[in-house]
Amino acid sequence: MQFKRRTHTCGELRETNIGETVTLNGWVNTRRDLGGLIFIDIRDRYGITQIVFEPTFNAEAHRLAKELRNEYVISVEGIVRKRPADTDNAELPTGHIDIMANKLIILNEAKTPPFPIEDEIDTHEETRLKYRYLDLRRSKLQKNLLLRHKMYMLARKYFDANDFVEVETPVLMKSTPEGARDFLVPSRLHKGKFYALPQSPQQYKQLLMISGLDKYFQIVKCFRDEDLRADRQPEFTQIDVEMSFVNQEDVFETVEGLMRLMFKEIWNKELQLPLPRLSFDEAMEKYGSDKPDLRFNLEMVTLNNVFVNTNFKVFKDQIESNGIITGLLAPGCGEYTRNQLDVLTDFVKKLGAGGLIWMRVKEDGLDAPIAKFLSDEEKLNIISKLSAKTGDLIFILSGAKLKALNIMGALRLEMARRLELIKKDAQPQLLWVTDFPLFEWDDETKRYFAMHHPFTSPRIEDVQYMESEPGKVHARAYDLVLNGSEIAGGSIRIHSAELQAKMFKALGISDEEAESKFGFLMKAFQYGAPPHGGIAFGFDRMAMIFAGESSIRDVIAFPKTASAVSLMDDCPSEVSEAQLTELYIRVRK
RNA sequence: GGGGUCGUAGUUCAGCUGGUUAGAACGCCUGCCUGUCACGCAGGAGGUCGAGGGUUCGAGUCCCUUCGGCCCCGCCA
Repeated sequence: MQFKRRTHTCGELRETNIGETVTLNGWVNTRRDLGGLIFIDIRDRYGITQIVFEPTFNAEAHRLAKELRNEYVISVEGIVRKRPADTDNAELPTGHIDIMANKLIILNEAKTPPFPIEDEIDTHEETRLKYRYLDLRRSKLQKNLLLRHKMYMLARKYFDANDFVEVETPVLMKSTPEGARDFLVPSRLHKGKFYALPQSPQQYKQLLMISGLDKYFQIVKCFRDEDLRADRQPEFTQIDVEMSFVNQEDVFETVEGLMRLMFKEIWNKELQLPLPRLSFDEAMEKYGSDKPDLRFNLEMVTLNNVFVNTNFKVFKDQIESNGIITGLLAPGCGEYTRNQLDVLTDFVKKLGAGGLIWMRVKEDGLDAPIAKFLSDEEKLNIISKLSAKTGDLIFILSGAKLKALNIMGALRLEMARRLELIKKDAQPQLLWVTDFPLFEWDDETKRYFAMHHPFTSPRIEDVQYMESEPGKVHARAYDLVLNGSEIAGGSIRIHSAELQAKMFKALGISDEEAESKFGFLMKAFQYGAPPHGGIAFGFDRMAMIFAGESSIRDVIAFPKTASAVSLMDDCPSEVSEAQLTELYIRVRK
C-alpha cells in the first residue's frame, strides 16, 4: 500500500506550522460526522490532532472519510490551518490548529474494539488483558511504559557513571532447593535432567565479585513459581547490584544516590539524604511490619511493661510464654458501634488472631469488656502509654511476638484506610529497614531457615550466638521500603569459608548437602573471595509506585493473571506428544 | 491450600419475595445534518443471564458442582 511518510507526529503541530502542507499517520481516535463536514481526531503515541474533511476543499477525501470508523489506520495529507474563532480546543496541545485534508488513505480497517481506547475506562481487567495490545493503545498505559523506560535509562546511566559493569548472567541455571519454587526447563540433551530459571542471579553475582568485576549491576528478569499478588508476578524484573570491598554503608550510599536521582527525574522531588533507618525490631514493634508505611503515624505500642504483674490471665500467659501485648490507638473512634467492632474483630481473626480487645476511652475511664479484669493502675497506664484521649478507641492484641505484631500491623493499615490517613498528595516515605534476624524459625519443619539467604553475613558481634541462640542473631541484611512496599533488599555476604560452614551447620545443612547444593560456590570462595555485598531492586514494584499505580500489571506490557495465566495468548498450554517424547517426559494423570 | 468478592447485550450496570416478550446508558448499524470536539436528531439491530446439573407447573433469581477475573492469608531464601 502506498502512503506518504509522516512529516509530523499527531502531537506536534502548533500555530507556528500554519500554512504548511503536512502528512500524519495514525489511528482514528474519534469521528464527528456532521454530514457536510467531517471531523476526525487522529491519534498516535505522541498525541491527537483534528483533521477536517470539507467537500468544497477536497470532495474525494470527504467522500472517503465517510467510511472512517474508530481505530482505522489512516494517512492524511493536508494543510495546517488556524481554527476559526471560538472553535479552539484548550484541552489539546494541538487545539489551536486543525488540518484541512486534501488526501486520505485508509491503511487498514479495524473491527470495533471491545472497549473504548481512552484513559478513564471501567472495563474489567479480564477483557483488557485479553486484548492487551488494545489496552496498550491507551495513553495511560503508554505513559507507564515510557516511565518504565525512563527508569531503565536512569539506572543504566547512574550505574555506568559510578563504574558499575552490566553483565548478563544465565537464564538456564542449576536448580537450588532453598527459597522459592523454581521454574524448571527440561533438557533434551540430558535425559531426566533439568535447568531452572533464576529466582535471582544471586550466586552468579557473587561469583563475579570473586572474578574481580568489583562493581556489577544488571537489569534482569527473574522467575519464581509462587502464588501471585497485586505486586507479584511469576516473572519480574530486578535491578541487581553487587559490590566488592564494601560494607553496608557503601551499599546504602550507592542506592541512596540512585533514589535521589529517581525522585528528582521522575517526581521532581528533592530526596533528603541520608535516608531514615529503622531496625527490624523497631519496625515490627511500632508498625507491625518489616515494610512500614510511614506516610501516616498511628504507632503501635508494646504494653508488656504495663502488665508485668497482671491478674488478667490472657496477658499473664503471654508474658510468661515470651509473647507480646501490643496496643494501637484509633483517635476519635470511641463511637464505633458494636457492629463496626465486630467487623474489625472478624478482620483480625481471619488473619489468625484469637480475638481483638477494644476499649472506648470515656471521661471517667475505660469502657471495655475486659475492664473488670484490669486494675485501676493498669487502666491508667494503658491510657498514658497510648496517649489516649476521651473519644478515642484502643485496640489490644496479644500473642506470639511476630504473629501478633503482624496482625496489629494489618489492623493499623486497615484503620489508616478507614480514617483516610493516607492523603493523595502525601509525601513519599522512603526508608531503610535494617538488622533483620539471620534466621527464621519454621514451625512445620521445626528448624531454622535463612530469612534472607544462606550467604547472608551475621553481624560480627552476634556470631557468638550462632550455635547457642540462633534466634538472637541479627543479619547484615537490609530492605529499602517506599510507601509501605519493599522495593529493594540485600545484604553483606559471607566471604569466609569458616563462617559459611557455621551458617550451614546452624541451618542443619550437612557438609555433603552443602557440597552438592552449593559446591561450586563454596569452591570459588576458596580462591580468594573479596568481602562483598549488594542489593536487588524489585523494578516493577518501584515503577508501579513511581507511576502511582496500585497493580504491578499496569507497568508490565504483557502481565499474567492472579492464576499465572496469560489471557491474550492463553499460556501455559499443552504441548504435543512429540515434544514431550523428545524431552523424555510423561505427564502424570 | 484457605477466605472474600464479582460474572446478565460489544462495554458498564439494573433486574424486588421464583411468574407475561430480560431492561438502561454508552457503543454499534442506517438515515438526516457545514464548525464539531461527550456533536445533535430520528430509526434499528444486538442476550448460551460464565458452564453443567438439580428443585419447581415455572429459574437470571433457590440449591449443588464447576470455570474464570480481582483482593487478601498461607507461600514468595
